[in-house]
Amino acid sequence: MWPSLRPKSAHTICANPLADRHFSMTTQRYNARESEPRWQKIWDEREIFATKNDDPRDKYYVLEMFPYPSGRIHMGHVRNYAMGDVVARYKRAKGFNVLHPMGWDAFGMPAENAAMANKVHPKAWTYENIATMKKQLKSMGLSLDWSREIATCDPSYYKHQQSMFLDFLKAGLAERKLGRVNWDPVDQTVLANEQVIDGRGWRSGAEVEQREMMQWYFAITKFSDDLLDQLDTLTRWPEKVRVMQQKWIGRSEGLAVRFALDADTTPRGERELEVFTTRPDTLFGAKFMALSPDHPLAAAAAAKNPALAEFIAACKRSGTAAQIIETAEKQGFDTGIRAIHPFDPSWQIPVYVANFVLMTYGTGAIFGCPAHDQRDLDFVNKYRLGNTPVVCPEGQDPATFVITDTAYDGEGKMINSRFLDGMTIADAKEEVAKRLERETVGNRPVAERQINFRLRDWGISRQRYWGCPIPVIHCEACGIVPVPAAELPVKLPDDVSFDRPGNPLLRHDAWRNVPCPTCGKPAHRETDTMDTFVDSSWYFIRFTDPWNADAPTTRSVVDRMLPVDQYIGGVEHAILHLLYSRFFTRAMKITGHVALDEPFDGMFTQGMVVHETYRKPNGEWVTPAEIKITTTGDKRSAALLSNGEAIEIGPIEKMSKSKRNTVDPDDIIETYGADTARWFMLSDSPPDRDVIWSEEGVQGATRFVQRMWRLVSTAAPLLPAPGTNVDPANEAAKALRTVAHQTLSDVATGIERLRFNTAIAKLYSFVGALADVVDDPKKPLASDPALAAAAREAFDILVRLIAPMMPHLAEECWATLGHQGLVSQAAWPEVEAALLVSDTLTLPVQVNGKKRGDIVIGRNASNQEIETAVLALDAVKTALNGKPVRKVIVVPQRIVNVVG
RNA sequence: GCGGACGUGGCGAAACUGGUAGACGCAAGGGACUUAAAAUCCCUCGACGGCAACGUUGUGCGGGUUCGAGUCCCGCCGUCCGCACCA
Repeated sequence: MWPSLRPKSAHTICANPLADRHFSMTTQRYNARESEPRWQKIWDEREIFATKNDDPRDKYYVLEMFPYPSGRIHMGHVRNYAMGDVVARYKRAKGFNVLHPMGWDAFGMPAENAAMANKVHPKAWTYENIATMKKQLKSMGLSLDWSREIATCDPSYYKHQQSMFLDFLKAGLAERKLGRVNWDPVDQTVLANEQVIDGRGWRSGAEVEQREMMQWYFAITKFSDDLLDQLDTLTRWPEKVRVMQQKWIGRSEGLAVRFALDADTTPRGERELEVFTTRPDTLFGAKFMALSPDHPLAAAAAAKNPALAEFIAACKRSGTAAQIIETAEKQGFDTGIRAIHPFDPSWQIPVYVANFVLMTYGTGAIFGCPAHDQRDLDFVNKYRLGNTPVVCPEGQDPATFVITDTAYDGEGKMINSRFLDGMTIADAKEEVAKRLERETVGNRPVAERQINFRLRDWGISRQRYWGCPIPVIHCEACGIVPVPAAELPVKLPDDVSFDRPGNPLLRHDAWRNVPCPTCGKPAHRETDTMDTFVDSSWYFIRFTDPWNADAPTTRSVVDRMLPVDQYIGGVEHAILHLLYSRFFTRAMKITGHVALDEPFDGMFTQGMVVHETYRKPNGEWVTPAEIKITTTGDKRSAALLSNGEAIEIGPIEKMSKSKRNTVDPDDIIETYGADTARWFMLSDSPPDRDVIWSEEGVQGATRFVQRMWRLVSTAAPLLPAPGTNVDPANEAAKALRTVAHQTLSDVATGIERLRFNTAIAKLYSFVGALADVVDDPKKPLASDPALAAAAREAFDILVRLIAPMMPHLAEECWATLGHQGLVSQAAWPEVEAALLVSDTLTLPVQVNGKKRGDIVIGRNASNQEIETAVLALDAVKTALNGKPVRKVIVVPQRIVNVVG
């Protein structure tokens, strides 16, 4: 596929020595396929990436999201892990005790799906995939501490997860309760709200049904406030992720108000209806009340009203299915029930059932003030209930202010609201709250200030086999009994079958039937397993001491190694995984396993890898490997390799199996080497944006690999020993040193800020500059010892700068340059700051904001000197065209602007 | 609908807290070398004008602030992402 990878014959190389000034008899093309495994073996044998927990140096914990062992790694992994590895290698060179572990998010449904489809056991399937993917990851040359490898499906891992579940249970952080759950009829399991997307299961895509079931929950809502408040402290997280979490938690302050009901109108003599509102100030604008179709009062009313029952049934039908309907029309049904205004016993308000009121939020009932809420306005306009504005914006005449189609939700003064008139919204809210709090009905105040959250408790029950068993036993006499600590882990039985849908654990009597640990009577195990998000909520904590067989953590270690200093992963986990991990860390703190609340100090979400799509005229997708691209002028066309059939080049999209626009990391590493793949993934696009994988781009990267190798192997014999002093009087040498140290400074900044693309740009320039020095026929290196010494320093810097990105090539170069140790263990070079400030500056000169020339002037020149020099420029005189100079602005070290 | 991010050459993109717009890479064009190709090296490459040094113009559109705006402010247009009746 890429024949030039083969080393060229000496004959070819020597045929034209002038054409390639870098080549010599001994210089061959860099052979990644030979070199990379060789260095990997050396790193492995010397265990240089194993992290010692008792290392006294400052720690740095860099982590990429661990993969699901789906079978093979993909380019997204390559990008993710390449980024993390740059940080790990860089921090290691900077002298930190770097923790950079890897593991497997190994439980989950694909393993069971494979079991059903291919009659292979989930365990066997999973471990085979792990073996394959581990080999692939190793071929990338990542500086991982494999001795800490974790698979979440391993009993040595989930044992501790089970013990923590019991800790949580004791601490009231885990509980079993009846819940309305999302039931996935295809996967036959319960899904968390977060796993339901547009009314469909996130994996199966099946339409989700609502069911009432006993479920295990983690009490994440106990931390709602804290999870929200602490977001502000996460300054090294993307703003976007923090906003998403904030929205997800969804805190809102308001008032719970009990409306009296006219008992003559209620189905069973009900006397009140409680609603939650954030706008108690608009109480005098109320036109209707509305109940969720799931509200008990609605059900009661429907029992006596078939038309209402039919309406409610219709709402429920469309409820799940029709979230697709964009702006589902507001619909309501008058129950005939009448509520009484809390401030006016004679004021009756109709109570509707409305399709847009959610049972899961607040009390499942609202009062509607149409003038100041768009949803309510849409509703009354449909049912002709009218509206009364009660907030008048500044500058509007209250007498003529009317609302028609657009609700007003801005600031203003209260109107039409009796004792509230003239108040601000905030004052009116306060006044209403005060008055209603004082009033009591049946020993309870009519209203209470309340804070509501959108966040729900985390339902973790899954009716699946391939997950962490929930370690409790159900006993008819004793109820729910925790499995005794000494009996953990509750291991999954191996002898299960997948020939029927549903949970194999449920029908595995030998496993399921056990005596009660308390009373000894026949009892049975819990057959639900945990959501796999539980597994991934603490793996990064376990990495700190995965060898501890007795406890989830070792406090002396975990307290020192956490938090994760830099976490890197896809934005698709911005809410679920990160929020659950934040919860889990808090729960582990309460149960004594860690000391901190926030597990991830720095978070970075990397972009996707995207690729062109190709398809045949009949619409069939074709993989990049099956086609050939030809370029004529700036027109590109594609044809099938096998028979030359024309192929349409489609839009660039996320790599996916369905569109077949994937490239296989194995193929890329086999053809170009891991360094080329890593380099390309890091160059071009900023890491948080999508990167386009293209054949041309990879070839650009591989060209650089060869260029770098050629340059180093040509120069190496010409360089003095490392550490040779440079004659400070030699200008050319000094110029080269300046470039080297400037690059050093820039690359470090780029890596620290995770701006790998800019770091790489500087490295391209640096190599260009070095090549100019090495190649300059007018000034051979051999004739200038000072320059040769500067070049030696520059090369030693260069190789250490590329080492985090292209570690194998760097090792090869490092050895070629005569160093004994490994560059992977070499210290990061020190910047010589004095080189970065020059004696003279080139200042651009503007006239009226337009650039007209430059002056070169001493760095400490006074403004007066600069002004004189600037005004003497011909270009300035011409541009001024005889006009007098009004002002000269000198921005120190930057620019000069003459105002004419 | 709400919230957020973004909009710079043919393309991916640089540009520190307002200070030389387009670094670096890709693609393209021209040249050197070669029997030829590959590889490599050199040159050109925002637009318009000019043989040329150079000039004019140019960071989605329209205004504004400033000696100076890709960057700040106001108003539009467009793209992408997230949330979608949360009372």
